[in-house]
Amino acid sequence: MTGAEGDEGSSAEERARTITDLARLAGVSPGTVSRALAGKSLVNAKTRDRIQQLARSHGFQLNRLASNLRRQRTGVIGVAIPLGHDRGQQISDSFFMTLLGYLADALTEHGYDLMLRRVLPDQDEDWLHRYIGSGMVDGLLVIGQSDQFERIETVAGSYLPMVVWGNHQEGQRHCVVGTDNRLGGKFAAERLVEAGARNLAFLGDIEPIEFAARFAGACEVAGQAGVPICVLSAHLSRERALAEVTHHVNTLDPAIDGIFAATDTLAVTCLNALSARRTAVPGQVRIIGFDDLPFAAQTMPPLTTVRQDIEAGARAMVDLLFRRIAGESTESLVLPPHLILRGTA
Amino acid sequence: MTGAEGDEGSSAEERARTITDLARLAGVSPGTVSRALAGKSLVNAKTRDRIQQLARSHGFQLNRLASNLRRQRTGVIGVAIPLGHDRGQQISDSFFMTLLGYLADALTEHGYDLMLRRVLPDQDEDWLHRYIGSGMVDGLLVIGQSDQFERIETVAGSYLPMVVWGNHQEGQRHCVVGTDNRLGGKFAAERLVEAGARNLAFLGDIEPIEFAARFAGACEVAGQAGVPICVLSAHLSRERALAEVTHHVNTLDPAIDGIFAATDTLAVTCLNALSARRTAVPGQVRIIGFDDLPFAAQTMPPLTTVRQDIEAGARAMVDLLFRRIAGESTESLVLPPHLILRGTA
DNA sequence: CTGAAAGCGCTAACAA
DNA sequence: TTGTTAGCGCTTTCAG
Repeated sequence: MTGAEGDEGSSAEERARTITDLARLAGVSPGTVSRALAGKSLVNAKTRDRIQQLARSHGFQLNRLASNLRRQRTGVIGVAIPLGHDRGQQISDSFFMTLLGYLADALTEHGYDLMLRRVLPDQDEDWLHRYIGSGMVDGLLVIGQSDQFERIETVAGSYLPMVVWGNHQEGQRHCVVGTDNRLGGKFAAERLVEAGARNLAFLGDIEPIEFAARFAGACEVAGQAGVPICVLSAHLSRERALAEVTHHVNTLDPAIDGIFAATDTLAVTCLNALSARRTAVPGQVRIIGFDDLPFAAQTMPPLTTVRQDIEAGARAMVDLLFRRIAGESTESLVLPPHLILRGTA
Repeated sequence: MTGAEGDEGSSAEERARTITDLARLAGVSPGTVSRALAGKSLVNAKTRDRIQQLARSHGFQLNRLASNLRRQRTGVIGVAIPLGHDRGQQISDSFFMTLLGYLADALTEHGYDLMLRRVLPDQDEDWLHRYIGSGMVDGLLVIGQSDQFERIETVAGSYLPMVVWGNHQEGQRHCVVGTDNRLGGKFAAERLVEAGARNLAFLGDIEPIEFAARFAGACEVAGQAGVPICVLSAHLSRERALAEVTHHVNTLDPAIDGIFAATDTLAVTCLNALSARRTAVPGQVRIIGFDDLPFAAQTMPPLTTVRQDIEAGARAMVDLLFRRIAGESTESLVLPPHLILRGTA
């Protein structure tokens, strides 16, 4: 009854769920089915085709969990976003999402899936070990060191396939890709001074080492120029940032005439707060951001900022990660920042 | 030699990789270790604590792959982005990323991980089955129906835990969350006409059903008002969009005085192209976008647009998904759009 | 070229 | 309360 034409149009009379079901239907052993589906050469071309045809018509799908467990690889890359300093900061934060988008594109091109996890390090000391030990991912991309530099360093000694986005410290062990934040900070301060500012402020949290480096660069330039610089502390979560920036602007020392914001998001928030008070930008106060996110060119006036090449950074992270998965021990990569002159400074 | 103080300060002399290693160290059976680590009540509190302590000191991490395979659940939600119409469209597209950010936040709050996959339906007919059958995810969120409406409908009959972002069609089977696109299109056209436009254009691809609905709504209003409306076709990928929009603007029928763009991204591209040619907005040409992405308020002039409440939509998708995972068969949700009046129309 | 068998690491009956 | 056992579904030796 299994005529030559019988099985062509017929769809899944009997749904094959496991490779063993399929083996029974094909009259072969599970091992052969496995080999056939993997397209291995050690299987007869005819049986291979027959089995693949059968798999299709019975709607068979390989159970990846089982397959992965057996093969000890998953085709999944973990992306962790540690939120150490700023609990309220959401994944939806612009910089993270922009970077994540490029990472997703690059990983997809390599045929890998991406597993996203937001971690709160102080609620879960063991987040890195847990993620690595879970067996669910073949490698790990960490977006931002947050306050986890030491933990990452420790793990890096015994776990190769990990690449981190963040700041590079002299002599560190873990492979990091990121912008030269200190240099970026210098660019920003230099420009503010050049644009006529005589009293600088850094807007942002100086705890995270990326921001600390930006601030340090700015301080160095300010010191050389004999210009004072103060810190206007602000967090990254939308609500807190809005409240804090508004407060800072409303109580701003009138002497302050140049603001270097830790991120474009903060810069724009600040810009809006200043506009609301009819403070002229860049007339009375100059502003420079950091990142050059897509919206930076669209503000009013358009935002002068220090550009990080996020797309190049993402591609580099993925390339380095795959080399590390292959066993190579790669160097870190520090990308140069670029000052983008627009309308705010 | 296993003195009371012996095992406190000592860290992992012997690294325990499997539950069996741990069982040996603890002098109990693997089953007991499993129960202890799961915090089950059917295990002696003392042995439980002892085993957990041991696990910690030996850096033990449960292998999730094995655990998941056995328990037939994963704690992972798949997020698929089908790119049917627009192959070049990257995941990094603003709307997708904004929605994804909110989804990630919501899923994380439920303790779930998110697995992201970009799919090219015409290169992989079976993407939905494959994803579902993989066993790697407990449920599926699909962002955008693209040209896959029928495939999704088919699958929805036999797979409950799936929620789709997109357009609602009368009588459809799959659970969808999305904005009333037709109504949004009507709002846009109404406003353009009210603002004085007498020759409308729809900027965008009218193939995807979301966009088709927006266009249909605009057509209805235009028809009633006796105002003509044409289509300026444009794709979503950054490069193509830029080229196409620039071309349209450079060869724009001078009669056109009102443009309804399918998305904010296209609207901003158009706005920039018009500015470059010194065309007055909204003086000569009025523009309305769709989405109200974060940057829409920051353009120059600020963009009038039709708002989708992406955050509410994301939360709804996640809520509905978990109810479906629990076995409930939920209704679709159509969110109302809101016209946001700003400076371009 | 194919089948049999072992086992990836874990969990959940079922006994004890 | 704990141990024993039988798999989850797949891949890969090792024989044949």
